Amino acid sequence: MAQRKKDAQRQRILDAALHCFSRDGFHQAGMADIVARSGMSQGAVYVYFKSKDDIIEALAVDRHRQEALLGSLAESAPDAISALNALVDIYADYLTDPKGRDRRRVGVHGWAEALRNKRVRERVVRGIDAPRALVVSLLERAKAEGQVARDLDCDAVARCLIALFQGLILQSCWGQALDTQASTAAIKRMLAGLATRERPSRCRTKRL
Amino acid sequence: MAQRKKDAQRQRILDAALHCFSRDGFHQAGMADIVARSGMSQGAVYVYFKSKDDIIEALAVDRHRQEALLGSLAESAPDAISALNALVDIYADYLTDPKGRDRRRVGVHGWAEALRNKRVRERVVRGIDAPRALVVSLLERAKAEGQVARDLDCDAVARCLIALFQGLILQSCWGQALDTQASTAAIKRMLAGLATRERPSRCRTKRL
Amino acid sequence: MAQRKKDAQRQRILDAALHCFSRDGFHQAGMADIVARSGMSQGAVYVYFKSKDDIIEALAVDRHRQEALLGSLAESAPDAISALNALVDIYADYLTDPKGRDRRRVGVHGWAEALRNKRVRERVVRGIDAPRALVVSLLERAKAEGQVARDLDCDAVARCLIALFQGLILQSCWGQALDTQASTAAIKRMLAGLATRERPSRCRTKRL
Amino acid sequence: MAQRKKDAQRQRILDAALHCFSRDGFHQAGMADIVARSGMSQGAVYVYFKSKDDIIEALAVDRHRQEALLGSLAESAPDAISALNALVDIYADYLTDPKGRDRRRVGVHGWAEALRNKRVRERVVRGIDAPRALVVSLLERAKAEGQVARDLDCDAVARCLIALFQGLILQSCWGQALDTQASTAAIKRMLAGLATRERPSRCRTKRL
DNA sequence: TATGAATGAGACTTCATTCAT
DNA sequence: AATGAATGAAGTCTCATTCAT
Repeated sequence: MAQRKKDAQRQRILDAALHCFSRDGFHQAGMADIVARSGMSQGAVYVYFKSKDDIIEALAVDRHRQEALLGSLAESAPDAISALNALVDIYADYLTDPKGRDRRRVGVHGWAEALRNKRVRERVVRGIDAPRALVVSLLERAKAEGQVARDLDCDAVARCLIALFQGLILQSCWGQALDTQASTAAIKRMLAGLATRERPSRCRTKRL
Repeated sequence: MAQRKKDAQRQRILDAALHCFSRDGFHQAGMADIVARSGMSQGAVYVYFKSKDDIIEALAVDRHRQEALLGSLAESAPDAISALNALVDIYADYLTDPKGRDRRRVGVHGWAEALRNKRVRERVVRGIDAPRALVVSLLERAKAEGQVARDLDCDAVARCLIALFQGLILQSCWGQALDTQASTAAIKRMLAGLATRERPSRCRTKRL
Repeated sequence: MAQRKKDAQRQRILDAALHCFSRDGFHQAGMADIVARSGMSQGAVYVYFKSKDDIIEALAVDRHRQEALLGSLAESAPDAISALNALVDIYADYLTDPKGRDRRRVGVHGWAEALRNKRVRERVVRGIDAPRALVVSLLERAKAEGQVARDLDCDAVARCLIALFQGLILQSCWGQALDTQASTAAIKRMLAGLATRERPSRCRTKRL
Repeated sequence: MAQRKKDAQRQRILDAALHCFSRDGFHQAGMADIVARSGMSQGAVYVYFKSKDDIIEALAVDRHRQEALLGSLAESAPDAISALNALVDIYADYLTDPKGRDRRRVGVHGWAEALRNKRVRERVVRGIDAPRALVVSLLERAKAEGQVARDLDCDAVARCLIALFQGLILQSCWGQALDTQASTAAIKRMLAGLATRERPSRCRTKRL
């Protein structure tokens, strides 16, 4: 069979599974649901995936997002601090994009699944490596340029920033009204707090 | 039967369930596992809980934590900003306390469960009301005292702070080495960023 | 304990069971339901009855009815044929008495239970002995007096008469509107058909 | 899979269930019994029936019987009264046919089940509509032809006739020796009682 | 006698996966 | 490659009965 068709079939299954997992969670969604939604037969699924866990692994982390998010950062980087602020905006957009709702929800299910499924955990943990590395490199550059305190632990800050966004994803998935504007502003303000105070004029410009 | 004994039996079940849920998740852990670990009989569990979901609800949110954490804050509050910093320390302790490992893990499972179980969601969402309200009140006080910018959106900051800790719980549950010292410092630094800049000397004192 | 009190306790259980069995059937009604309705404790029931089957046996046949029905016939018997007609009236009353609803329904459950429970079957089968014997004796008397055909199989007619009433109980328990007047008239007419035709004038008088 | 085979599988389950229900009743027979007797696996049953109640519903009323019985009447109808007598014979045959034993027993269980299961009740009540309508139409015809009294309540008689057979089914299921000959004769005699007396000679011919 | 918590076998049903077609 | 009937272990929960108090 043409590889193209095979990929299409695989994708049909993944699309169906994304919907079902988003609604019911990995273990409450049944293969029957996924099969019904994909329009395929019970047996056919096992041609494209070895098992349900295989599908879970394939969906537990959203590779697309990582690449898209980080890729879109390339263009907007006059200096490190504004790149960081741009990153905040990008994540904030991701947070509220209606099209990504199922992916975010499945992502949350994946966080829980990562606790008991080693392979999922590895993927999830690795999934935050790229954005963390990016933030770290931005902060290091800012440090080199004297924009942030010399004793700042860049890695810790990066982890915190990612943690913050994970928590915001949670809250938005629970349906809590999230004021993106206000949140973004608050985050940028906190980031600004990392800036050196020697040149307050510059600091203020950066803030917000 | 003495109420005392009944409470103890209930607790035995909850303890067993906490362990099993922490290890396998709500839906992968079986009643048989819980029963075996509690040392009771299949039927006995249903004397104390109407169903497995009942146990899940009882464990999805850790009420103890909320009360303990917030209660312990009463003593340490010379001013609002230092109270906030103290809160960070308290949460950081919670984050790494080995005794709370299972509770944290079950909490994460609860976050995912909250996506599909209305009652769990209500509990989870309620669960962050108290800490958020506390942070908001501290920030408002700080604002009144001129310690933070007048235009700060206290609610947004509170939500972000909570989100940040939720993310850190996630990461620590995944087994990622969390440098508490560094994280705490980074968070405090970011909080310091919210402070007014009119009196830089004061700002610096607060930082860290 | 005074025998009087013991009997009262037993009766409380039987009353509760009659209600529950009538509503849910012997095997769908739980001891818990009966216990709750009787106002006693789980354990107490087993002081008065050895098992659930014991209660079922005690209720599967309504001894009261048999005695009451047949006893009330003693007074109204100028001749055999009118006694038979009176019997029809008595049974028709029983059929529609609202107070006997639960007993009739439990009786129907007992008919099914008799298929698989030997002791219940023995009771049920024996329960129709008395009325059958009565009908047979009335018919024999009528035969001796020349009121019915000499070649009539009295036992077969008696069985049929009882069968007829069993079926009417079924239908009334299913909630089918039963026109007692019309049914009674029809039955009496059919009974009249057994009468000898030699004295048509007499026959007509008996009819209806 | 061929529809033919699917039907066969369904029937295998129904056959097994009929046996088990006949022996133990609906609620005392276990799915395991049915499964074992059908030679299928636990899961297979649920491919063909949604639940145990589904099987009960499918068996609570014996559609085959209704059709077969009434259908076989078409041939034997020179006049209404002899058609009625023929009907009695047909039912009497049904009553004693060894092949129908399980169906009759399950039917009795269905009568009890009808008390608490609305859907079963509807089926059971419906099930007697056809024979009743047939008897009514025969009686109406006989009335029109002057063979039975003009003031006869045909519906009441029909209900009584059906009730009578229900009762006979009960008694035969309980293992009471049923003298079919005698019963049939008695019933026909009673039916003859409905005939008009104006032409006694005719009456006598009809009788028996 | 009375209580009601405890028992544990067994009930019905689900479901990821397999396999003959 | 595709189908969908079949599998059977495992799931949650019920319930008549017992027994320590």
